[in-house]
Amino acid sequence: MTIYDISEKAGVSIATVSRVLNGSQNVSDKTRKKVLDIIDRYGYTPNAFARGLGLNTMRTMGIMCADSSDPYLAKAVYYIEQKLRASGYDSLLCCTGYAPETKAASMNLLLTKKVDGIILAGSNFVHDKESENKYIADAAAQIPVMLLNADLDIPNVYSVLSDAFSSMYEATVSVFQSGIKDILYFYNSNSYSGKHKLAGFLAAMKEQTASEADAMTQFYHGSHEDVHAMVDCLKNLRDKGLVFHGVIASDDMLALAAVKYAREMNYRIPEEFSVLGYNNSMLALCCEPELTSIDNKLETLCQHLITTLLGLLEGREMPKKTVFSGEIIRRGTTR
Amino acid sequence: MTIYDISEKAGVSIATVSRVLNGSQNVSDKTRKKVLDIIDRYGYTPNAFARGLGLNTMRTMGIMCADSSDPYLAKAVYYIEQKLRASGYDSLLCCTGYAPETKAASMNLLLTKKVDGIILAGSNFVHDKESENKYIADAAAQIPVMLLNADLDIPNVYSVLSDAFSSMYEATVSVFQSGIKDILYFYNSNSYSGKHKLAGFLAAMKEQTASEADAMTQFYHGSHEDVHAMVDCLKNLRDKGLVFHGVIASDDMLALAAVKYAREMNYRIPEEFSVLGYNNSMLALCCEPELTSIDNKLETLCQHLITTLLGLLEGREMPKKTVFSGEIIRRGTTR
DNA sequence: TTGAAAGCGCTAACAC
DNA sequence: GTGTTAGCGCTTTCAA
Repeated sequence: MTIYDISEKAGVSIATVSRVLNGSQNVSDKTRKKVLDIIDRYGYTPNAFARGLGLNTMRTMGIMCADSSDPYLAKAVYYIEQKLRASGYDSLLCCTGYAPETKAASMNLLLTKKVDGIILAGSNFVHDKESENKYIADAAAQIPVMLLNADLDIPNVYSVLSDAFSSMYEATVSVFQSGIKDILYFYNSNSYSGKHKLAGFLAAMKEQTASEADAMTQFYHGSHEDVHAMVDCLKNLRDKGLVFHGVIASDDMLALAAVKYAREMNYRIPEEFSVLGYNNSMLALCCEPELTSIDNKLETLCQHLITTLLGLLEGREMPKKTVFSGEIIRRGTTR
Repeated sequence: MTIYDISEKAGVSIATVSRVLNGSQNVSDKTRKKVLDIIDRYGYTPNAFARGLGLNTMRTMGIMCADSSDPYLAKAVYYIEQKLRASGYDSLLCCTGYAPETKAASMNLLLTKKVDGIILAGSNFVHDKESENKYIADAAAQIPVMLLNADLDIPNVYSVLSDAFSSMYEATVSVFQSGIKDILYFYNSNSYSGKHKLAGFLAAMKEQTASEADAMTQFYHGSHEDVHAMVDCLKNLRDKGLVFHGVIASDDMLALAAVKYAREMNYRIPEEFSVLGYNNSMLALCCEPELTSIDNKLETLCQHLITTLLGLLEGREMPKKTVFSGEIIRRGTTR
């Protein structure tokens, strides 16, 4: 069933059918009704490929993320997909993994499919060296690129993010002033937002301790799903003689591991040992006691990201960078 | 830049360029090299829409799931996307929510986009009434439909699932024989696999107690993310006088809530109170103590699902239904 | 308000 | 081994 079949059965030209299909005003009510009846009767659906060829779009957006099974990214993908669909766009999902090499290839794949825009969910897509971000610039030369939780000064690249530095700064001050001074920063990512979180922690510690001595930090190299390995990582530190009674983590999973560690060490939480996580994910409530965590307003971020992207496609002027504040959600692991 | 531009610059016809593009053998090495050089030099990429129009495929698969932020479904989507991409297919993601009305509409959207196949991830897409499954039959009339963790006897619909009945049966027997006899079955879904799990539990209880009396079951109506509400649900039962020292849950999150409940009631786990979950998700390790849970071999299921789907598209005969056994992963919440 | 016809960029059958 | 050409099914001028 093609537009020709419909035009024939309705006794009009294909141009008229096309007009009806696209809601043009230049069709008499009578003709429109006649055509719609036929379309309905035969259950005709326009061929999306042909339409794409003519319009040069299939109303599809590309979503890239390292790993859509990571709870945080999964939520992001979910929100983004929902909001895109509500605006009549489909989502082409592309999980790239964390290896840098595959990113450019994945991006090219999306470009090949002629998506209308690309959303990079998660800050792991932005690197330090400008050369490593070239793949983003190349894509942005063709279509708008949106960054969630990252920031990059390249034409046609737009950012929506939460202020990780300030959130971490405030959280650190809060824990410190609650009386826990030997705080370990436990993290597993050097991504854009990862760096900002760390910087927020360090700035706060420097100020609070009024010392130039380095604050305690520990990078975790293992899998982001392996709680045991995270706990072991902390135990290792302890075995090496490092004493800490507070952990601020870049991620709820790491924070949960810290709670497990504290339990194994027989610290009372939060009196003797405090833990603070990031993302305010489902894990925060699953933890025992429940995790104090920084909420970075993911849904709001996603909403603005989509609004910006759609505005861009309509040719409107849109903010190059949108920043929201995070919020500390206080629960049982801090005083 | 189109195929015409390339053909002109290379001094050959568009047919030859097309042959080179599609790896045809009927091109001399010399010509091939010449064309490839030009393509490379100008960075030409074929227009996917035009190609789709000609080939009637854009090598895209539709993935439907209720909620891609649910940990289990998120994993499923991740595996499926990875395996599809490895075979050169892209994934159009469509989160439908749990409301039945939207499913048919979402499916039509995917059909409209002319995907090559549709994957229904999660058993919530299959209903009891045949009429409610009509949307699946309609889709299957056009393209193959794959069911993950569900089963439906409709032409061109293929199922890959784990044997939830047997897994639950064995798990229940195991808990019962460990000495915990007053077991509550705690669940939140009446989907295809939900029913089978429940049936497995009931069958085992009937056999073990050698009684016709109904075993204890409780359906949870709230959000699948709200641990508090789940705990409250259990407390309510307790307040009504229902005593249970074991919980078998249809889902790790519900199981985790049961652990929280037991802790609040000051039961020692697993000596006085046992809990068993389902899915062996990340939550199982996050729990304290770690959750005994049924692993339903999700990655294997997804692998076979994709293999079957791709085989189907190649016109090969493929198994209508593929069933795998689950496995009980024993951890700290059972004896 | 409607229709005829020229693309859109590719694939593939057919001819040489 | 290569070129010619007729589609694929739609959108969109341009005329009427």
